[in-house]
Amino acid sequence: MPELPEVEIIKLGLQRKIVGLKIKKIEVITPKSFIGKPKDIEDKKVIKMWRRAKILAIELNGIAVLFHLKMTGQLVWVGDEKFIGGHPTPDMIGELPNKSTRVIFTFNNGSKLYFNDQRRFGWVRIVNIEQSAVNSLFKKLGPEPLEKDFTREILKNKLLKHKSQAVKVALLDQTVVSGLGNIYANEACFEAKIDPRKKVGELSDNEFKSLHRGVRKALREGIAHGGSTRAHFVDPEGHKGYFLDYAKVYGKDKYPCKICGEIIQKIQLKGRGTYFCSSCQKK
DNA sequence: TGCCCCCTGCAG
DNA sequence: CTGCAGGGGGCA
Repeated sequence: MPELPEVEIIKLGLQRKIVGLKIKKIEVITPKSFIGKPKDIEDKKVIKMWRRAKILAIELNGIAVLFHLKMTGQLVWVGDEKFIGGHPTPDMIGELPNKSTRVIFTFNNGSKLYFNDQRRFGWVRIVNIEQSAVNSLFKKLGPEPLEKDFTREILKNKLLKHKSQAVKVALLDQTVVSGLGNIYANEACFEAKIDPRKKVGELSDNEFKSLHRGVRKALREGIAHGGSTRAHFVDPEGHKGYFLDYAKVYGKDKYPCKICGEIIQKIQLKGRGTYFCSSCQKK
């Protein structure tokens, strides 16, 4: 579920809470969700947190705990206050652990971090920083869209390897750009005023340019709004993320376009819900 | 490059 | 009951 902006928000919130703490205990409730040896991170201090694409890392001394939340992953930290980040489900604000709880970390100050994942697509993985484990996980990923090295040219070149694909489908390919998911791919196409079905090979230079701008705008707005959710995305101070209230097309089918009033359409592209304004977005 | 699959739960 | 859900790996 979480895409780049949500993972970024989780990182920013969680790091204020756990950097400097020591991991005292790891309880693996669902073995399938945990790759590596829990013992390898016991008694280690959290040095920093970082994010690459949709993967979140808690870095310890020479070793890191990586998280991929996939569709329904959540991270809930309970300490002097409660931090909830990830997929909104009704039980996420209830008692913990719950039936979606897969892994529990306990820190030296008694606070706990719960990795919950209803559908069990997500994972927690221990990797040695120095080793190729990290590289092999990351080497296929495309550029970080909010970094300086993500240029128009890079995006264009990467996209052009998928000429026959619909733009929106190509944007979801993590080797093209990393971190975009279904919400922001839809929003990016809207920002760029390009029909999501348009084939990459038919894009003009101007359209590549506006797509580049659109991708970054959609992601930045997502972060600015504290991530997206339908229900309870909560930052460390307990504020909700309201991005979907601001989303211009995602989940807005049957509603009027905020720009022109045309009814937003929903179709399927490669099996994923695809939303667009047939008036604002050009074929 | 496209399809199926991994899972669970909710809305229609 | 069927279809759908913010992801992506493995397979032909």
